[in-house]
Amino acid sequence: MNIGDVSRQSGLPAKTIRYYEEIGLITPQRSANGYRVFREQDLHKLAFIGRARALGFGIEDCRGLMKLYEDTDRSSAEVKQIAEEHLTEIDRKIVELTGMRQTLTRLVHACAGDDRPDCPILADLSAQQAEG
Amino acid sequence: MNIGDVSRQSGLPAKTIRYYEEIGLITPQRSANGYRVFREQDLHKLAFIGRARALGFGIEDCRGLMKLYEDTDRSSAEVKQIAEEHLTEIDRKIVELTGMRQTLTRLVHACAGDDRPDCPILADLSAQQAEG
DNA sequence: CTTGACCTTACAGTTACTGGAGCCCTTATC
DNA sequence: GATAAGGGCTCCAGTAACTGTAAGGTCAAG
Repeated sequence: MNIGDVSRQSGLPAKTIRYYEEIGLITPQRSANGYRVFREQDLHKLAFIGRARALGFGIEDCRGLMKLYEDTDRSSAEVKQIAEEHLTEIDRKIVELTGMRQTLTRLVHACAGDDRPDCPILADLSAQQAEG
Repeated sequence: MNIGDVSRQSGLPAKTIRYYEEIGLITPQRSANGYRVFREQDLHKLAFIGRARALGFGIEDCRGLMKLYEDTDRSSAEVKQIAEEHLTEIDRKIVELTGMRQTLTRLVHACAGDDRPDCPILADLSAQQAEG
């Protein structure tokens, strides 16, 4: 199977698949003409990585999770720890973004959005006025 | 005022302030010994940028917002548009992260986290089983 | 005169790709 | 045999917004 087919089947861009090989996440074989040849295990790994990435895991987490997946002597505690740390990070980001959204929403609603220069958004950013 | 004082006063790392100069957001003067000399307007700009960044605006948005702030002929509509687009992006990210959190939370709860290898998290990532 | 805190520049590294240039392989068509 | 289309290949540069590090200049105190 060539990289184009794998790309269509996995939904990952060919460039990304080459990148994953470069950083050692997969090691497809090569045919005589130098083309990458992907086997079932490569497809499976790519699907695994794709799903982990979709859950927001970083590349190094993906590497760790794959290693654990392949290690039948693993403890589920190791896996859970990676997931919990990631979950904590996600929660942190949600809190951060929610705070931004709250302030921004208030400012956007306060702004007339017309052709006059008066703007509560700029006023807030320049913070010339007292706290509200 | 030297960069160290500005850093303490603005809460921005000195490195970041130098970076902001490099990309043209601020243009502090220089004293004879080559040190950067910051004036009131520089401090004000840095505070503006700091608050915009805290709301998640990208650097180019900050540049645009500062330009509008300094342009007394601006329309508030221009400012509002930048803010609304950013707000949309924030909402998109929150939705994405919330989806991740939901799935991850379910998986983490399903995982025993003990010394046995059985792990619903890995099972889900490898997707050998049917959808649940 | 040295120590320590401060400042300077320049360069590399971070994350996870993405884009582009320049070139090779294969197959079909003229 | 030439050529064009549609793959594939490598290598290099760029993205966002800094951050780290090295090597060195400046300044006040003791």
